[in-house]
Amino acid sequence: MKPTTLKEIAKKLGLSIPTVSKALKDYPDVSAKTKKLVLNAAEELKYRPNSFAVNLRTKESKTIGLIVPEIVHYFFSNAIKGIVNQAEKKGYLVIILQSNESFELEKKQIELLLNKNVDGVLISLANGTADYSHLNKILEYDIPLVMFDKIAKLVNCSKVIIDDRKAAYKATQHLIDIGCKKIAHFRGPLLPQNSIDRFLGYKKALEDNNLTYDSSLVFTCDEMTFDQGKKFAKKICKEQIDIDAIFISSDLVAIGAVTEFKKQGVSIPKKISIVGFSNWFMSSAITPSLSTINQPGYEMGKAAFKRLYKELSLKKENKEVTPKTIELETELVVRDSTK
Amino acid sequence: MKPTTLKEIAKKLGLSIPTVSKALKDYPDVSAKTKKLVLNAAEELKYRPNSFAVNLRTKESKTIGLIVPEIVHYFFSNAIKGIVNQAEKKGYLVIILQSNESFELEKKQIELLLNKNVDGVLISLANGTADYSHLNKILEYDIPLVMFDKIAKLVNCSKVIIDDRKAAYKATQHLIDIGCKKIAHFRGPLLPQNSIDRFLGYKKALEDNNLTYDSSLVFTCDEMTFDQGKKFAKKICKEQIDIDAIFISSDLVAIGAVTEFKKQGVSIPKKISIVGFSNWFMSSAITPSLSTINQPGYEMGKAAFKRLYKELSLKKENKEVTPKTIELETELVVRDSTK
DNA sequence: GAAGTTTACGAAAAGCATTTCGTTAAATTT
DNA sequence: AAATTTAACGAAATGCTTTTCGTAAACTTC
Repeated sequence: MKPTTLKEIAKKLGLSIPTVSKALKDYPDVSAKTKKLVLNAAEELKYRPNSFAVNLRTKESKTIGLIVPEIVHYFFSNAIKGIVNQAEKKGYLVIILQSNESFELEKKQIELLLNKNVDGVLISLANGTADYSHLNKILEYDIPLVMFDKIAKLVNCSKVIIDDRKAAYKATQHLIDIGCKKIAHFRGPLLPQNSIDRFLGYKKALEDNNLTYDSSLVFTCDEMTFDQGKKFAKKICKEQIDIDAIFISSDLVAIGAVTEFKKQGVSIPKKISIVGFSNWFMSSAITPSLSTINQPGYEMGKAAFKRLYKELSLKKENKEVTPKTIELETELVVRDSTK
Repeated sequence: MKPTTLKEIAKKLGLSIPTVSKALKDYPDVSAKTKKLVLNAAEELKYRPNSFAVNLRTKESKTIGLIVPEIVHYFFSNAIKGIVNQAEKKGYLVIILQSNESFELEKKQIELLLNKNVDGVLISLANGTADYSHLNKILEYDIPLVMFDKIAKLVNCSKVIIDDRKAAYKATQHLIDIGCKKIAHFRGPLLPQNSIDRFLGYKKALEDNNLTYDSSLVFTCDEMTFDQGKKFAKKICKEQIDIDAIFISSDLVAIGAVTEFKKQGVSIPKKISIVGFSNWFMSSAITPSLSTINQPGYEMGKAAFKRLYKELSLKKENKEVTPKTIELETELVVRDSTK
């Protein structure tokens, strides 16, 4: 069962290889009669162009690389889905890699993708990534690069983001609007820009509403897990920390907190109102359902690929590419945890 | 910034292309002196072998295709992670595609992968897949194929599975062991073998324990969602269906049911004991925590790739490949929903 | 010093599709 | 009927690496 080549079709029909090739690609300088013959023979012999040879000639693989920090994650798996679906529509395949939040692995994987000659790269950075030379390397090779969600502002490429600061501000403002005065914050790790921005949005909202910012009400999760939410909720109960609301940077952490508060008999939202972040599908399922910020993972993936595709197209036409930052809207989803 | 080729290194050093190639690959018939020269020049010019040319020569792309019904899914994203991690260790990259539970899409995507000349294929079937000619086509092209979790017994390829029947039997037996007599079952859709097997395991356990099987206690979810769990739980409450336990084919559905029962004031496990399936991370988080069957997604992905790798290696050595079915163990995880 | 061996390199083919350009035969024009 | 155009095809080069095989020079051996 060896794959058929142009050579074999040519031999069978007594034609030359170029003629067969041109017939299959509907070139005008092949007669209708010959085209029909070739098409039939190709069908019969189950001809399939050898993609390696095509890649070599055309210098493109119709394949892009995708690096995410973690595959098993609601936001990222949605983003992956958006990317894969959109790519398929445009005739591109997606090679997926996971950096596992490790800078070293991220570097290595970019190396793998460069070696593979992917046409473009999509990446959401690992938390630990502070040096950007591996990213600039991609650009030096003139390979289109689009970063999404977890980006590096200093890298001169297109980006797809949400305004984390604005979203966090919105969430906090909502808590203030419903009458909360002592608002705590469960933030993410110190490094990634997202956690920083969400924290800053929270702080700004307090200040704009003349509420004093109290750093002792900011709890830093080193991981965004259910247990971290429980942990800090327990701490709040135990130490009887006086608050009436929390803005939590992740739905999963928020649901952990809600679970613990319920266990401790702290009524939500009566005693404490909570807003999460990301609109994980479970946030509408739990009781009380969780108010949150909708972070459109699927749409971000889709937009990231679309932008990459645009840049791939521009490159093919030898046109200049100007990096563009695309900001997707987030919205506040009000549910029972803030009513 | 055009990529360096062997030709350029050869020209720079006044050597021939083959010598440069052999020097880089540490062939014995190149002098140590020349090797050093070549290595330095390659470093300096940032030489990177053109993978398209390498693929063409070696007839392999070091890339495999992966098709899953749905990316945004706890079990599958874990399987994907296992596959991607393991593949990376062995120098393979993974192209991911999603069939979206559609037979037509699955067919099309296999076509895409064949056109891409992937070295091997991993697949978990869509629910609707009943015709297997597209899968046999892969085998006809002599491309190693490994199916995992949602498999077709009739296709003559290696498989990585769990014993759904046995696992379901175990879950049901556990309910019987703790004294339940009237055990309902929330099953998955009618088609995929998994739901059938889980149902059969449930039924067999009842029969082996002299409990009468009552088809009116079997509820068929057309989708495995949180809301389906709520729906049937509500139905049970409303119609006051007399049961003391449920074996539910999915943790997500089970958690939906638990949520609804709690809302309706049905005490779990006092009034109704529940066992789920898959050991989704949320099943240990909710209250009461959910007893379940651990379905090792990551390990299944890992095993599936390992088997594929084995077959790829055998093929390279022109050795015969005998399809093998690998069965991974599941275990019952007892938590508060059955105490 | 002649015969045989080792060392170190290069020519050329192979892998397959694509594209440019040239050529021949047929068709059209004047 | 001669000149020009059009139609239909093929030769050859291109893309880059890998591998086989051949060859020249240097070296060893008796």
